[in-house]
Amino acid sequence: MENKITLPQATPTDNTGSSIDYLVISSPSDTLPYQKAIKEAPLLAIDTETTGLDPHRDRLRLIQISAPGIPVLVFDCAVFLPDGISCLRELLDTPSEKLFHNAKFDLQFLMGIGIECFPVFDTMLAAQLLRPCGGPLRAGLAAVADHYLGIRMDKTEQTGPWDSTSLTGSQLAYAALDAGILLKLYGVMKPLLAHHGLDRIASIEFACASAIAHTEYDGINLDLEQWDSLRKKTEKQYNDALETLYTYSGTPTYQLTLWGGEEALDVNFESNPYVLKLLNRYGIPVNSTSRRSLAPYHNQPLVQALTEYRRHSKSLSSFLHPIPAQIHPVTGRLHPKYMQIGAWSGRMSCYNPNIQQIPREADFRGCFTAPHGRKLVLADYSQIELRVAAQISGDSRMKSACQKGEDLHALTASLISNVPISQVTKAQRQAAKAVNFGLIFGMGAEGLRQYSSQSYGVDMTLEEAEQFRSAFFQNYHGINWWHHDLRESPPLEGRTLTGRKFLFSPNTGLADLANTPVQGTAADILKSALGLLASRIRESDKKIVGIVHDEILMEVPEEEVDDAVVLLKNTMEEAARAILPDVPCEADAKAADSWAGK
DNA sequence: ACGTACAGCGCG
DNA sequence: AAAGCGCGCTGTACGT
Repeated sequence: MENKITLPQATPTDNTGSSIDYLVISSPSDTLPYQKAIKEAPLLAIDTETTGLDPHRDRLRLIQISAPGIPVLVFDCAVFLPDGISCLRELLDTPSEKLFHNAKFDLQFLMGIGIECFPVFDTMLAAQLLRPCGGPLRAGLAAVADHYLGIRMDKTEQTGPWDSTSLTGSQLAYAALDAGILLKLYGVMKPLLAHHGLDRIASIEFACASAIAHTEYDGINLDLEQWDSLRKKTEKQYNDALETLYTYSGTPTYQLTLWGGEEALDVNFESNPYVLKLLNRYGIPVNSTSRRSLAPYHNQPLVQALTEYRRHSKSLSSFLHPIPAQIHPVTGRLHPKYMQIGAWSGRMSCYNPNIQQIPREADFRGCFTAPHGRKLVLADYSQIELRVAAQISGDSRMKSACQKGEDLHALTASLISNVPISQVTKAQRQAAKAVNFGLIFGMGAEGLRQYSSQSYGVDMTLEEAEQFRSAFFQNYHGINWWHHDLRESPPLEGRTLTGRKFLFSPNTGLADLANTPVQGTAADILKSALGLLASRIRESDKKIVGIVHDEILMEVPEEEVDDAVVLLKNTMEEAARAILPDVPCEADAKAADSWAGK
């Protein structure tokens, strides 16, 4: 039996295509009249309703498939599956574009029943690319349908318990409506992306969505025993550091709380007001307790003790204590979530847990291991932001250094210290690293001095910083002009090399103007690599298990590890070549048993 | 009691 | 006047 739902309209005068037909599918035979239309359709809109948000614990309830010219097919999973799975797979195994809103979500539930969908078009990502305004993202289907179609979707009517066995007619109708609306959205958004020069970055993002969906679904293995022994070791070091601090503060007096615990009233090293008072009492005249203001006093024993305490406190409270609780009860692995367009620049962000901020020390990363019979493959781009900056600024010295495969940090060291590149010392190269990253993005001399001391352990005087700064800009003319132009006529719009768009407010500073397109282009390159990689490991047992801005972690069967190293390196370098025409960008890839690289 | 802001710090 | 940028997580401070 065929059903009809009327589309809500913000503009009642527009009646074209204002109703959507749908049909509930309970068995493969129900699909017979529509098989030809679906297999030959140039695009299919797909939406799902599930009993929850976790693809490893919750179930698919409905799968809605909409193609132009036929009713929306609403598959009732409770009766259609599992017998109908091969029918469904056949219907979706076509070259047509698969249209979703937040594809990642639906793809994960579909991969749970063994179905892959590609290529993807994602109206949520499209909306985010079209409105690069920052601020809170209103990219839900209702908001997007309202904005691009003038359709007010009534959210209150369609929400219901998707876990009950029988579904109401209203639930089915609104489920169908979502898929139908997707088709209409495509008609508006596809040309709009092209009109704004966003089609290249859109296809990068869409291909990447599938890679991210798999990465989240597959998760990453954590060696809990190793993690726990690191926790114990760190707790011991934490307590030692605490005891040392007590020799300055005196031991705390405790008060019993109402809940039976006890808390220190007078001593709390997590309290910045308290720590500030303590520092001042010991003659350290800072007005903030930050690492930056403490840096000049790093020889003071109290400052050393405090720094040591903070290091261990951070390790325990941010990583060692909370992360074991995040291991998934079904898979036994961690499943970090990725926000694909998580940062304003176009970078991804990561949470629950944020695997992108796990400390670099081998103690920590060594706990992320390959399970038995498998290996990790690690690869990262070397100096990608510097190379992107060379491409975007057009600086000829920097570009030719990249082409000749020279070490950019050593080159800068030789230029600012006026020594031959072969005689650059380790310390000079380290200082140049700070100079490169700081000055390319518009840092002043004082900023450079503090930054290089804080981030690279390189102390320089203000005069030396001034000298480095002027020597740097005298040698890299292209960077100088690039900054000069941005300062003289600050643009209101910026683009990455693939067309990703930024809107700047009129008072945006040089740092943002220069940094955003560089950081964004580096993100475009990594996302492009991820999309390519996902298509090349489809139907294999190779997995992408971690993504860290300029780095990709894979987990593969032991016997495929050599192939995987080559595949990952080549794919990443190919992605970079396609986006950076003048600047080669190498990816270092290697096999390992853990993320520590050994 | 609760939510939000902020400082501080981990990563790139 | 001077300023690198982008994130997420933690505990404390502070608002209601």
